[in-house]
Amino acid sequence: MPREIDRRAARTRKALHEALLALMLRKGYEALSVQDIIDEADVGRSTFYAHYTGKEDLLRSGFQMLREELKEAQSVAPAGAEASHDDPLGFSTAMFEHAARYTDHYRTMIGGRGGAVTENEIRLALSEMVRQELPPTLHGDAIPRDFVVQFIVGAFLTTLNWWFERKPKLSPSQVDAMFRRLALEGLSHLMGDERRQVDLPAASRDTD
Amino acid sequence: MPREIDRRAARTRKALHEALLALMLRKGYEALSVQDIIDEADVGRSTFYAHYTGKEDLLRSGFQMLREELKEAQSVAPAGAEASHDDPLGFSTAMFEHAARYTDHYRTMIGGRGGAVTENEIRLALSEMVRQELPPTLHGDAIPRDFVVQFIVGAFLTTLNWWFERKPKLSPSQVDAMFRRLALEGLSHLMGDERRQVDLPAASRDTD
DNA sequence: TATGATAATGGACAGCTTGTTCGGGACTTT
DNA sequence: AAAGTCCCGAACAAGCTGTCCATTATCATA
Repeated sequence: MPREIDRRAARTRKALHEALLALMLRKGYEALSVQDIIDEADVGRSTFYAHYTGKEDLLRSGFQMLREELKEAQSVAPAGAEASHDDPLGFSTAMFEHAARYTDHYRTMIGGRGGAVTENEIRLALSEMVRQELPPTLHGDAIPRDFVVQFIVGAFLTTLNWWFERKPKLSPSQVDAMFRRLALEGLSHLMGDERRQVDLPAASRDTD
Repeated sequence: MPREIDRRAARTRKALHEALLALMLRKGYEALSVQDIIDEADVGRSTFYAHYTGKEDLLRSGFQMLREELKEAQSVAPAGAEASHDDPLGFSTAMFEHAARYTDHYRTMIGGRGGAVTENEIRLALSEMVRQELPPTLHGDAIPRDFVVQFIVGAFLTTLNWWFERKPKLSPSQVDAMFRRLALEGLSHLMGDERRQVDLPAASRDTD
């Protein structure tokens, strides 16, 4: 009886995952057929179904792997003062860095390319993380905790997408700083109650 | 030559749109086949393709109609102090009210049910609205305007989804207030620098 | 290295969806 | 009532899906 996983099976699975990743970057998840995937992976039709029940199964499997990778990265590198309840956005730094390391994977998940499945899955995972870091007592009861969680998750995912699509050159910590600033302090802190700079020269130093 | 649109054609189109709406609420856009739609609408196969090139075309057409409806509602009801540059979230109130009036339509678009097409479309439309209302000069140049826009759009869409899925009983103005509070003032305003309420009784008045 | 166990392959299968093409029939406009 | 539109039903090739099978290639281990 086999005590180790057969190398053939491992190779096949890896090929399928890589094919899925490549194709999702190119065409997006929903547009893919199983046919496309096995062609790209150069794997027989029946072989595919021997390992996964369909393309969604393959997708979930990949997501799962990435998720465990993240969990590991989080537990290994608390990076200074970990956990704690006084940083309601504790997850963000680690996440941005993880996203930077696995850009391709994250690109496939964010911004519509990943389909509804991934979208739900990632929202769920993120919500869980945020919920744990958010202090149990909010100021007054005017705003439900759950709403705050969803708000943050939505803003975060959008930020991730903006990063990838518009300013991929920025470092994780730069994006992290912007996100935290906006999420913590809010919009009003960016607006001039000070109108002094009205007629400053049009020297926008940003290329975009 | 016909100067008015044939009533039959109008009926067909309406039937198709209603069928699409109903099916999207039930199964989500991506899971639908043209077959499902024409069955639900009780319309011949060839008839469908006489009007639309495919299900995406039908979808876009519906989105377009709703969009025009919104534009009209906005121009008709400025509701107090309209336009202006000192309210960076001017769109939100009108949008929440529009969403309340067309709940079913919005439900199909938000939260994955609408597929990638709708998601992109609605993000684009919203981005445009936000961009116009955001003052051209932000405090310093540390945070790109474009990022702020995306941040708001993402947070807004998430808010919409949360409203529908979790607290559909709330009035538009209530949700609007929460959204504005969080977007404008940020998270930190919700956190206790005041720890006085630590041991308050566990009488959570909210059912959720 | 021999051998039994396991995985991969190619092919074939019915069932479904897609987009297109007809002619006959039903409805609307004028 | 006549002419102009629209709808229907049926049929079509093409593609994808999941599932079988017998055959061949690869593996783990004694």
